[in-house]
Amino acid sequence: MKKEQKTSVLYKVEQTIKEYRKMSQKNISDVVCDITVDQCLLLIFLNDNAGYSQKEMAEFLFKDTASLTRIIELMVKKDYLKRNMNDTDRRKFNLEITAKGKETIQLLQPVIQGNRQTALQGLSQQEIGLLDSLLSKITSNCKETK
Amino acid sequence: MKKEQKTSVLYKVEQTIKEYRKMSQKNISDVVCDITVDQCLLLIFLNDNAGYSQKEMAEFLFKDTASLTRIIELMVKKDYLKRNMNDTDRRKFNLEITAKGKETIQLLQPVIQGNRQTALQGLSQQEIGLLDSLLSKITSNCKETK
DNA sequence: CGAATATAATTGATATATCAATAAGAGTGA
DNA sequence: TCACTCTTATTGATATATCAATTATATTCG
Repeated sequence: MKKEQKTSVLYKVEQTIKEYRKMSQKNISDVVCDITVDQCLLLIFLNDNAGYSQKEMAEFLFKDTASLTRIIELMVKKDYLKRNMNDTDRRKFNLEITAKGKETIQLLQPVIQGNRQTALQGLSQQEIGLLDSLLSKITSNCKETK
Repeated sequence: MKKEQKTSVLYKVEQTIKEYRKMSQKNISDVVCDITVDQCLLLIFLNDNAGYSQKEMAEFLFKDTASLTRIIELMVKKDYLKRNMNDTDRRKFNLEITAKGKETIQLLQPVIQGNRQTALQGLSQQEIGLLDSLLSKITSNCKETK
């Protein structure tokens, strides 16, 4: 493989997130069999943050509103979430976490914590901060030219 | 949003790659209308590296063999690639880039270069090296626990 | 050689990503 | 109030991700 490609750090960003997601999914599946990484993140997001519209949630989670609609749909089917009407704006829904959803959060929260710790093992706080700022720089470079 | 989540650098890795892919797709589509980022990467990979099996290519490109099969299938349909029999191992194919594929590479190579430059603008070689090594560390942390 | 095993690629099923189009409701101004 | 515009969410179409199962071919070993 050509050196230039092999060493493009953007390849490595892609590789990193894929490995992280793979590990995460595996550890999640060991505890809760019918939930995906993305569903899990949504569940935890909802638990920590109430009152956002789907559009806002999509932004926080870096997802398209279309994707989020479908993720929610599946989670409603699997009885993790419930849609309630929003009285002040009937285009929106209030998402409610079901009892099953809440139990699941209890099971998964430590798994997520563990995944993050595992992934970042051996990196100092300073290194993590640096990584964060370099990635932010790349992100804003990409956004500018859009 | 809870501080802990907002600041997890792993979120940022995900955000970064998504923004990069979005920008890349936009710039690619401006030049060649019917090709995706992944198809483009495969095309350029094949141009630079001949003789790998699909399994090997999948590893280089961080893809599943199933995904790669489907990407190739679409590219054959769109006349970017051609499958030829491999005489020594009939399970494998030799992928050949068509004339259309070769023209397309000429058009896209500078776009890809430009995308990378744009994304990494303002980062020193040293910073890029650091980013690379931090990501490598995370990747190997994730692989270990699998 | 021939049976068992291993490997390469494909296929099926389901989830997510992305863009475009649409539907339904909210807001605004004449 | 009503027409126009904007926003939110959904839906459709297509591409990719992932896992499991399958097919076809290679390899290995008795």
